Amino acid sequence: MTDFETREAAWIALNQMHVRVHRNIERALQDAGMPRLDWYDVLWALECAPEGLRPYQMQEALLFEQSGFSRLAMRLENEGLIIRRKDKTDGRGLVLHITDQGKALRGKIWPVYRQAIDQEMRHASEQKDCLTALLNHPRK
Amino acid sequence: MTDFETREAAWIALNQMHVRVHRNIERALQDAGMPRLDWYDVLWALECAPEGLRPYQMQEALLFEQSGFSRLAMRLENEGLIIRRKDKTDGRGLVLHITDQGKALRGKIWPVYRQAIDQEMRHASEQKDCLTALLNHPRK
DNA sequence: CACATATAGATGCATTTGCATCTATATTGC
DNA sequence: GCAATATAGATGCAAATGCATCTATATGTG
Repeated sequence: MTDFETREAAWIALNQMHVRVHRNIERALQDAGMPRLDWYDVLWALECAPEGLRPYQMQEALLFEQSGFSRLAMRLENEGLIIRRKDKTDGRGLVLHITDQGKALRGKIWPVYRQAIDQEMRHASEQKDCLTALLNHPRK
Repeated sequence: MTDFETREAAWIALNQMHVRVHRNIERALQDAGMPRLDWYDVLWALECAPEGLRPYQMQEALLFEQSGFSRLAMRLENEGLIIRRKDKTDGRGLVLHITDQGKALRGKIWPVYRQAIDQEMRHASEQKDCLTALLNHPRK
């Protein structure tokens, strides 16, 4: 197997694994009446940062697109889960903070999410062969 | 590290790797004036199946949602890249075939796609630690 | 200070998604 | 053969995405 073939196989495996796991986790959350995964990521990041976070920081950390995140933050604020304050030291920007309601929701999501991760990743690891090949492959 | 923590770390790594690689590959294709990745997958699957394929088969193989694939197939037909024929043995269904134009386009996409896979997966393998942990973890 | 450029975030628009539902044909059990 | 159920695929609708663009503030240079 050439280096390229190894990488290609890993790319295919990466996609399949991701689609399957992601879809199943999203469905588990939804079946439990919970919001989507990206909501969780934002809430958790903010709960870990009591001083708040700037949108552009979260975009980088969580790999969101700028416009997508802008609207996501708006939705979360509309639901009362976060607050967007003007940044005092940078008039262009905002600082996001989680609300008590946001914390409460995150706490409710976690057990469901945790259980789904555990279950789906266990299945996923059963199809690991292609990725293993990549990961064990010596890199030039 | 507990089993769960290992799986959680792998889930996070899986997501990050997937978003980064997927986004970069899509951009490489787009910058080269090529269509989106899902088009390629369909064209390639059909090129490998001269007798054609039923939509429901492709949905399973490529992990598409039913409605999403239905519309994707329509777009591809509108572009002249595939043909949807009625299945003679099953009045409910279709058989999809690739056209010469479809084959030509797939052939044009491949070098760009190949190059992008090679480059992005090489980078990706540099951040493999969390996934490695999962994959090397003995499974109960 | 004034002007050019860079950065943070919002928004309009076209496209795509996901879900639920709909139609048509197949299959199963009586 | 006929009713009940299952399966293939299409479609309406609300929501989400990506892209380009817009506004406002910051920063850097003369």
